[in-house]
Amino acid sequence: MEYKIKSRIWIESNENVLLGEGRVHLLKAIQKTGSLSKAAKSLHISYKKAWQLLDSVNKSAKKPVTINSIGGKGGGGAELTDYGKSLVKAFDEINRNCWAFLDNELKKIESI
Amino acid sequence: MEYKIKSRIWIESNENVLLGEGRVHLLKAIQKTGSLSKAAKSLHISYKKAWQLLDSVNKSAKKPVTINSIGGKGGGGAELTDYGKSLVKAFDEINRNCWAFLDNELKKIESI
DNA sequence: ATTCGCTATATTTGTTAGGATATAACGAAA
DNA sequence: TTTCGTTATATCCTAACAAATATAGCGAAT
Repeated sequence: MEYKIKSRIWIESNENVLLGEGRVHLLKAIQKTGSLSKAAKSLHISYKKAWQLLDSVNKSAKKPVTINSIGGKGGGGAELTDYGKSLVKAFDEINRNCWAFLDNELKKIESI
Repeated sequence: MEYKIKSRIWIESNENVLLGEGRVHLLKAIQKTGSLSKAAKSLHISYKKAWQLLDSVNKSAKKPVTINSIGGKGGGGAELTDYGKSLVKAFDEINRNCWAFLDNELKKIESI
């Protein structure tokens, strides 16, 4: 019976959430599928929820994270900007580093 | 307009949550007031919620975190064990260290 | 002009977590 | 043996949140 340490990190921009684990999952799914509705399906969340998340991301970011197009060939779609891709990559890296850091810190409790 | 990084950490013991920020707040309030009901009032949460949290803490921990007494002088009360005090102290320290670590990591995003 | 699949919203329906409330049990002290 | 303020627990109720549903609007291609 061992203790485990878990964490959730997120990034805020003037009191609004920019990125968290759920948002990063969504961005990755958009990158993979090329559309917001397909991304929502693949994550088993409603389109409404996905749209609200993405809207919030784009409103909080300093620069656009996705380009969304309505109508046209295939009805439209959504894709990550270079900035969006960089954000996702950086978030993942920070998250992994944080896990490693905390696993090490946990020893303080196990030794009690 | 700057980005900020936030985090929540918690400690689990075989799939059950042992400690998180809310539970640590509660334990500190118990330490200060000497009773679960007074602690609940001071945190503006219901007694029910406080009791459920504390029950869960004690069920997940390897050793008792509080000693609760029913009846007797003053009706009873609750107090932290030495183990409980150590857990609270260690959790706070890990949490502070995590914040500092993440603040430093955030620079990776600000430089994008 | 019509079709298509998407983005973008509003509205309605369901579900669940928590609050409010009530009450039993307890044991020391007077 | 009565009083007291707790811990401990059950039941009901409501309000916040999420899911489901519906629908408008778009623009390229045929």
